[in-house]
Amino acid sequence: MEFEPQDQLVQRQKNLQRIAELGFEPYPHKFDWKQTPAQIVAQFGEHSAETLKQSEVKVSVAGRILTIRLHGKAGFAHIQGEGQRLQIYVKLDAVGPRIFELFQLLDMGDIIGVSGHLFRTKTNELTVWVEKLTLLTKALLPLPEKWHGLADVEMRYRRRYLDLISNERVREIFLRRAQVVRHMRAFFDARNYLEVETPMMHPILGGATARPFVTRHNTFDADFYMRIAPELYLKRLVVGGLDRVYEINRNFRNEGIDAIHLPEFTMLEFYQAYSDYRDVMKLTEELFSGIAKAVCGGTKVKYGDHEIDFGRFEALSMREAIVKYWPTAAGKAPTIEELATPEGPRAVAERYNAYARSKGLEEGFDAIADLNESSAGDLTGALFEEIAEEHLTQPTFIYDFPADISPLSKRRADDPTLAERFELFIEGMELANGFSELNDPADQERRFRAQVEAGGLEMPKEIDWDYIRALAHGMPPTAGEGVGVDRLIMLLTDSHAIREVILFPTLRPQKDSETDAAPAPREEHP
RNA sequence: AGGGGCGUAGCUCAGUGGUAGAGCAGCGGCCUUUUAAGCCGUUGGUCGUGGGUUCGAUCCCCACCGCCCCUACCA
Repeated sequence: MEFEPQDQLVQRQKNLQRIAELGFEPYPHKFDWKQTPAQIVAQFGEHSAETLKQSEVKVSVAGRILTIRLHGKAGFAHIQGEGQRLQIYVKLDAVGPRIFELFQLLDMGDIIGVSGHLFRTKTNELTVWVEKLTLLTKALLPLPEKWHGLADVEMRYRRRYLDLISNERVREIFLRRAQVVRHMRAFFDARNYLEVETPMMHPILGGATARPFVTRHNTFDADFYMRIAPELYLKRLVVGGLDRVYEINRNFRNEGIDAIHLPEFTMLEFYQAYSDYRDVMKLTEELFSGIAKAVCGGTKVKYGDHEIDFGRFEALSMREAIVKYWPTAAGKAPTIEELATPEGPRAVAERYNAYARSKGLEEGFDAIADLNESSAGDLTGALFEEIAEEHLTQPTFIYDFPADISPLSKRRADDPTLAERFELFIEGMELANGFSELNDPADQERRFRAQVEAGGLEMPKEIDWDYIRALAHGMPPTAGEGVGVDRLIMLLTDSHAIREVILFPTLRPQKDSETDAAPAPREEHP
């Protein structure tokens, strides 16, 4: 083994050898624990010194040593288990010379089991009076600095195990993440949705617009795409009579990485027959406010220097949002009527571009590109993103999306240029995207053809005929939604980067020469 | 991809154009109620890599590598 710090590793190996020489099993198989540190603190944390003395509470508890304070013929240590620290007191008189020598050979990071009884020290800290001590696992490498913990951002992600040991907040984020997902499942299960799993490897790209990862299957001698969305498979299930389905799983998109994007991220996606997008919006409010109450104790949640209220959802049409957030300095604000005319979005975009260029890029304004090659719908979407999106801090539904940027959505009956589609924005982030599902196979075929013709790395290269066939068999009026689980968890844990809420976020692979481990002879695994 | 910032001991960080420092961790002592234990002593660094300027570079310049932030891309 060659790891930094090598001198400390060697020293700890010596300690381990000495422990073995004393006749202790270096890596025992089992320790008969009765409580976790967290249980002990929860149960006896309030008991007075007197009460503990009278009741003589016996405990048997295991954990990782985080601190050691030796005092000659006695010593204190803290062990940690289930995220809770518990102090132990080891005294020569109480454990005898052999175990006391073992205790002196322990290092921070070692995993031990102790049994004894509880008492309070002079400073009134709940402490285990150790009668027996067992080494359960030797830690051959030291923990990060005990006061500051692990701060190097890259190493926190690459060695998340150390991050979890030494940064309490990290542990809490992932406990809460599990609560959120558990609550989601309970929410849909209670409403009679069926949880399903659909393929992660797709022969045809579909369900979203994004550049995919491509992988190869040897036996089929064929390429597959890592899925960018489960949508088309979930709707096939609705055709098959599974009227309410949901899936919580990973999507993969081969695109940029920043504070709110990672190549693999978790999506909740659900579909319900005999519903439209209004039903799904309502359900989304229930879901989000319910989760906030369940995991944060209320609908108002602190995020950075302000508060998000999951109990109140605004709703604006996309055109209304553009009008509302039009910069006053940009001159005459567009009207909803103007944006609704066929040439309106182009005229508005030209006006906006003139303003953006006058302000200059250094002030963060950007012009909307490709005015001539874009449809009115493209431009409306671009105007919305440029002007309104960043302002949507509190939960806000944006609805009435242009149909031509919504290839899987049903058109509005009274205006076929608009789709029955919405997105939910919070903190300027897209949290969810839902719509009444397009179930007219002829229209779906036209829209698929348009996508294939448009081309580009993020577009399917061929039409998913089986999906159209499924629609031709008849999909009931259906609505569905995708929810960015990681982003929701960011909001509920006051985290401001998506990597903070993903245990092992995608990082650039390390070359051997950059790690501190000598890659030694590689073992071939059969 | 463009702009900015950072890279110094295992960890957290100072610092200087004259080849480096603290705290923690480690090692050797003392210490039977401490808790960032304390006290005494002590090991450890090609200052990210490679060039250049200079009598001399960790410091200044250039390139490269990595990370972070912003912008762009990305529904």
